[in-house]
Amino acid sequence: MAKILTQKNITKKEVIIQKAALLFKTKSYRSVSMRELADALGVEAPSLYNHILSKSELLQEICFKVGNKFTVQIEMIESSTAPTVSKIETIIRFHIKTMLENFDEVFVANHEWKHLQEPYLGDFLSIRRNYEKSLVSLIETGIQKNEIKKINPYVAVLTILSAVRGLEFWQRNKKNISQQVLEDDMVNHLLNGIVN
Amino acid sequence: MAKILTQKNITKKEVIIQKAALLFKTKSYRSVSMRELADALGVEAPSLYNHILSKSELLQEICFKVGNKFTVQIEMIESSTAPTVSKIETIIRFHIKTMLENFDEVFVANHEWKHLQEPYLGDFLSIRRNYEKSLVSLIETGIQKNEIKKINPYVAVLTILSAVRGLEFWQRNKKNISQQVLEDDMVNHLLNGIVN
DNA sequence: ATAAAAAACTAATAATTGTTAGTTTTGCCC
DNA sequence: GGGCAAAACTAACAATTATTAGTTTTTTAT
Repeated sequence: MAKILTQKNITKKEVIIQKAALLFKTKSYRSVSMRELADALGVEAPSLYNHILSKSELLQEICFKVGNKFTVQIEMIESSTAPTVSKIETIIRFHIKTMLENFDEVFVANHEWKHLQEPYLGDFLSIRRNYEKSLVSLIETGIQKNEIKKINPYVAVLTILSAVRGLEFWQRNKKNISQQVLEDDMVNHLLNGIVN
Repeated sequence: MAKILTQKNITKKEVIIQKAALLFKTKSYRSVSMRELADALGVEAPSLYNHILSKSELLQEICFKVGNKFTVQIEMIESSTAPTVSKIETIIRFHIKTMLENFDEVFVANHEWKHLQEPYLGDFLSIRRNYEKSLVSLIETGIQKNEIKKINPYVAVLTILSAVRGLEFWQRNKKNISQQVLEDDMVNHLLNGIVN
């Protein structure tokens, strides 16, 4: 029927991936059929295959785009000379910003990665493990420098990563609270606690 | 072929639900076929229907069992007279314990609820909303009593709930850290922060 | 305007899905 | 050990799935 609409500098493949991310987020990877995706793009299902190789390629593109984004960021932070606590704060703010700006893709990478096939599944998990290791090292350094309390660094990383990840539930309340308040309060909560 | 094994006081339906929770957790609701579930129970797929009504009933049972568990707990805490900070600590510890003891079902309730059909979907979301409201009220009370810093209570609830939810990533590291350390460190992190 | 390339279409594929109907086997009670 | 209910089985269903082959339309470049 119609044609896939493209804006400047956006390939049709990217348009498909974006729409796929939106649908995978709301309905899950397995629940979205290629017909449904094509429908959302105003096209018949087989037409998609002029631009993509397979359904699973869509998931791969989404997951690794997100994975690379965070990897690049952590490498930048690691090579900086700021105090450890500032580094942690930077990471938390980066997570929050990225989560809110690339909501669909981050959500899908967080939730649907398990449907990746090998070797992509292994690669993705490896990227994630390395990211976590970097964070653990960061916390350990902070403890050594006495910037951070003596706690189990794995638990701290788990707590921080999970908390920022929870922003995926944010949409509902968007109206009430500004992103700035959200960011500041969460950073403060995770760094300084809530008890007076 | 074989028969569904039952222990004392456990109906065959419950055995099916448990196994379903395990499979739904690892492969997602949509990815687990009734044949696969039956296989895992040593039975043919149609035999399941002597005990259950449908695949979706399995998901309903799992989600509402978990939902009710948390609702009962929050109501108990609300009617107690302990200081607000203690109440919050109790809730965090309850989340951690429940997460670790009923891992499969909590995981499925957290991840697969979106595949519930109406009216179950609406009911489940309503239960969850009410739970969150109770927590927000608790934080607000704490702020009024000056037990807790002046922060946005929604952000605090989001941070706490997301952090404990993140325990689903815990399995991997189970070996290294005891549940007690995990619980104490996370409670401490969420209440008092990590910065010296 | 026309030829070539890109991208849409229709039709069809084999596999898998949840579930039903009907039948046979199993386990228990007297 | 005969009868009855519970629960297994086999066979089959209609629907849906991702994907392919082959064809026609649309866009692009000259």
